[in-house]
Amino acid sequence: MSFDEACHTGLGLSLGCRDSPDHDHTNLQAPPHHHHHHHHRNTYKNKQIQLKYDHLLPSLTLGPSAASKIEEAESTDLHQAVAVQEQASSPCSGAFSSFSNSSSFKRDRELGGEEIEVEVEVEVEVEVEEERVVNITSSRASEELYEQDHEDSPRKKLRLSKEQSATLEDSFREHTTLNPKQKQDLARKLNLRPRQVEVWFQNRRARTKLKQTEADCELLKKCCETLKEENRRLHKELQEVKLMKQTATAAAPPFYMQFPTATLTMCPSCEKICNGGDHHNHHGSSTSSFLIGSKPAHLIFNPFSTHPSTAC
DNA sequence: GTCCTGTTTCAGTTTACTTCA
DNA sequence: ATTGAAGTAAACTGAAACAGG
Repeated sequence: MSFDEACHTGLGLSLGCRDSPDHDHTNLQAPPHHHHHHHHRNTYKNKQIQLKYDHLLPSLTLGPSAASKIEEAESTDLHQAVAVQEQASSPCSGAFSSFSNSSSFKRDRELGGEEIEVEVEVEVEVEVEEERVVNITSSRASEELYEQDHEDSPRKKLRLSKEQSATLEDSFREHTTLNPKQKQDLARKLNLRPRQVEVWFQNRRARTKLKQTEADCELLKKCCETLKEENRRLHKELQEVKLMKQTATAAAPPFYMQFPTATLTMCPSCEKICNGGDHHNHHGSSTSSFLIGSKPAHLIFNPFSTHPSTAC
């Protein structure tokens, strides 16, 4: 990488800078329907409760441990397998009274509406040779009962399937943020909750940013190395020039060379050469200093001085 | 103009799960 | 086979910004 390449990359580590995300405030969602009977006035409380119950709605993808259990049970009876899945991952075992292959996913909270019955669909995913999805739909008598059943249950963590991840990645390549409509569509398509899609995009943006920051950091390191190398080269060049002047003007030195050359030093911050003994006062003296070159010397890193800018 | 509510995004953190020595 | 550390990713929290009533 050349110096120019390194330094003209348009690189900017504006970590504190917030992107200007295209806030799509045209909210296509219905106003948030509160699961709970109490209407929380506080936004955060609302959000917390929403999140709290998000993980309770079972749309779970099993990891290997549960999957193996299912595989085991699957050899005999699919329904047994589902029962195992319920035991393994769902806190609401026994809550399901019927099975269906319906792909319709209804969530009252996300979609709005004052439904009393909550249709819950559980997606069971087994990553053995081919993925198999079993959708379980159940009706519940009331939300209240639902909440009671799920109180204090630990949050379960799902693993997105390869297909789900791939679809999300594809979508992310198209646009890194989602408007509510896109979120809903994607959630419906993947049998996930919109909140899950939202979280996935948040985390994905964070990962992208982290990677970009790391890449920028590497680039900066390279740029720094290039600058150091350039600086070393310039210092060497300067020494050579000094030596040449010393020999060339030995016979008839001009006025400014009548200083003892050994005492001439260059201030790295103000690009002036001064008498070494007069180093800290040269700024006020027009006779003992002069400009050298056209390059601002403060741009030259001095490896021999930890604080070049403090030289004056 | 100010306040309130609701929504989104982000940074930072927690936690469930996986991998590997 | 087991176990614990490290890594990863999903989920959560709190704050800020913004829009609309």
